[in-house]
Order: sequence, then structure tokens, then C-alpha cells
Amino acid sequence: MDTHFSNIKKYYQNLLPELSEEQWQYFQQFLVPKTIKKNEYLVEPGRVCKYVTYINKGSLRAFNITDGKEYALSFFIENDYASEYCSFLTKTPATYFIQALEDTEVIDLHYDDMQKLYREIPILERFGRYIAENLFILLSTRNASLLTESPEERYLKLLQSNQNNLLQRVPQYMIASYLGITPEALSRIRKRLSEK
Amino acid sequence: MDTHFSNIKKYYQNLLPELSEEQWQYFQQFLVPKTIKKNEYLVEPGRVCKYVTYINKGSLRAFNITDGKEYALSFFIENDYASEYCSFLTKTPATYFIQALEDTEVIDLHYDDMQKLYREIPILERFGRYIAENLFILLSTRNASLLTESPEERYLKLLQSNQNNLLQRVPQYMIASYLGITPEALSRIRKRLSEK
DNA sequence: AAAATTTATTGATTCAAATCAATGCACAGT
DNA sequence: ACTGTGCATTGATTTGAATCAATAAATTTT
Repeated sequence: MDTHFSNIKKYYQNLLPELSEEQWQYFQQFLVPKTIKKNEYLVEPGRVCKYVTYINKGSLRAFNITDGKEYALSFFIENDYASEYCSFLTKTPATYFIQALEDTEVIDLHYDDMQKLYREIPILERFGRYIAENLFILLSTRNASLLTESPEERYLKLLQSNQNNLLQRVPQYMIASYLGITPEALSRIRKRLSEK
Repeated sequence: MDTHFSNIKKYYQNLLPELSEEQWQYFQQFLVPKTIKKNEYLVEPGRVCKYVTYINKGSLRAFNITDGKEYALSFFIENDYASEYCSFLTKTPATYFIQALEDTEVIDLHYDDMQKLYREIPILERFGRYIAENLFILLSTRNASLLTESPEERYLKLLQSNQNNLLQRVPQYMIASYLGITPEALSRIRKRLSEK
């Protein structure tokens, strides 16, 4: 089996056991593997994001720049789908960057192919639904957290969950901006916590 | 035609023109109209949210209480779907309240019926996908706003959009908590703006 | 219409994080 | 090994919003 596709195949089979081998083979034609070098962009503001991009290996971050300051919106790691999904869905220009944090192997699926596949393999609608539902769940949590928790609480929760060693793989200033604070503020929070 | 269902039917037909009249009739059986009196709860933390609830007339707000303080997560108005959708999707206990801001006419659809309908009328999967996608888009915007904008900017944007006169229908202290600030802070922002 | 309750405004003070600035540290390239 | 660049820490100061407290205005109840 093509090693490029073994992870993504597992991903689909897990979410969608109904998908037959023939359907998968058909689907696979539309998947385009590529690599993104460290610091290169998968998505840039102003351009419509035309792909959903499965991550085989590596990591990316989504961020925007407002008044010269960077704000990390999310991170993506192995087995995630990275996309400026709002732009993708509405065909409007992306509002943020998605950038590789390291050399990253991904698999693209084009918007038009995805729509075509929805028509041809209706069960994939369910897949699209799961994707959107999961993204919604993720964002809901983050939203409640930004609204009701202090930066310190947010940091502690991130520490606890620490998905795929994100904290070890991502520079601290990006974590800070993900938490909605400055690098200095995060440094002080860490100091405060270590003194306890 | 039953007046209860004319709005929701339009809603579905708009989003899903493929849906036949027979399919609609079948679907309609599972819709349960009810009314919620002002200040009553549609959803309460700790209980699993088993319905998605279409709003025919009226409004609701989602909020949680942390350290005795209320935080408004979102508002729902006519032609919205109100639900603690994370709880609904994952069958886990709701984490916040949804409360009627006025006497409100709604139409419930039960989780089990929805799953059943997905199997029986596959095209409805697409509907579920649209719902989740739209919720995701809404939350993305809010998220970026909470992360990158000042309270004053957030208030100005809310003023500009002012969906369905939300600002006229909702007390100021709830708007404040939606913006992530105290009522006092919002009062001062308004004063500052009016002095310009 | 009066009373009671809820909501909004204003002022004084406190507090947490941003900002500004300097230094220290670590790793990458030469 | 040396140099440069990017990242993290620490300190001093400023700033914007929270908090506490009092009053005023608006709504609801009786």
C-alpha cells in the first residue's frame, strides 16, 4: 500500500466504517500528497483556501497579524485536518496564515473534488458533517475558555491536555499568543507556578 | 398549512432544495412545537441536551456561570437553531444554560429522531453538515474577535452588525458579558463613544 | 400611582497584564 | 570557537478593565 495514504485511510475507516474498499480507492485518486518546508505557508490571508489538508507528519500553526502583533488561532498536528475552513466553505479570502512549524508532509483535497465526492459517494456527506462538528466542538471549548478563564487557568489546562507534546514542539511566544497574552506575561505565569 | 411549520419549512427548503414534499412531510412528523416562557431554561448544565431547537419567534441566550459571574456565550433569535450542540453531539452533560429572554415559540427535534432521519433520508446528512459548518463559521469569527480585538472594537462591530436588533432586545449587562467585560466597562465605553 | 426590583451610570481604588527596555541564553551559521 | 539571530527572562512603568460602592434610572409588581 502506498505509505502516503495509510494514515489517512485509517482516519477515514475509523470515522466511516461504512466506506467500502472500492469507494476508498475511488476517493484516493483525489488525494494529493505534498510537503511543506518549515516556515512556508499553506494558507495566506487574501487568497481563498481551496483545500482541506490532512497532516501525515509535522505541524502547523494558524495565526493572524493585527496591528503588527501575531495571534495564534490554533495549532495542527499529525492526523489533524488543517484548513482555513471558513474561507474554504464560503469561498471568501482567508483571514489568517497557516504556516509549517517544521517540515511537514500533508495530503491535499481540493474543494471541487470534495463537492464532487459528496455527490458521488453520499456517505461522505457524513464525513463532512463529522469534520465540521468536531471543529465546532474544538472551537466551543476554546471560546468558553477565552471568555471565562484567566490566562493562568488557560495555561494550566493546556499543560494538562498537552496534545502531542505541543508545548515541547512550539516556541513559548506562540503558546503565549494562543493564550491571548504576551510572551512576557506567560513567562511570569510560569515563574509564579514554579515557585509554588 | 400548519402555521407552526411554515418558517422552518422555508428554512429547510432554502438550504436543501433537493428535499421533496413527501420527504418533508415525513420529516415534519418528528418536529415538536412548544413554547418557553420568559426566563425558563431550554438547557441546563449537567443534563444532556437531547434536542436541536428551531426558533419560530422570540429569543434566547446561552450563558454559563463561573465564580458567580455570568458569561454570555451567544444569543439566539428567530430562524436560528438553539442548542447546546456540543452536549447534543457528544451526549455529554451540557456546560451552560440556554434561557428564554422572552416568551418564545420553538420547534424541537430529538437526537434519536435526527439520527434516524439521517439514515432514512441521506440527503439530510447534508443539512446536518450545513448546520455544523455554519455554527463553526460563527464561532470562528467570535473567536478571532475575542483574541485580537479590544472590548471597544468588539462593541463597535456588534453595533454595526446588530443582527435582528439584538442590542434593543437584550439588556446591556448581557451584552457586556457577551463582549467579555463588566457592565460598568461597557457603560464607560458607550460614554466615551458618545462624547466623540 | 406607589413600591419594589432590576438595570445602568458614575466615581474611587485596585489589580493584572501590556508595554518599554535591558539582559541573558541557546542554537545555527560561518 | 566566534558571531549573530531569535527566544526567554526580568525589571520598571503605564494602562485598561475589574472591583467596590453609591446613586440614578427604568421596569415590574402590587
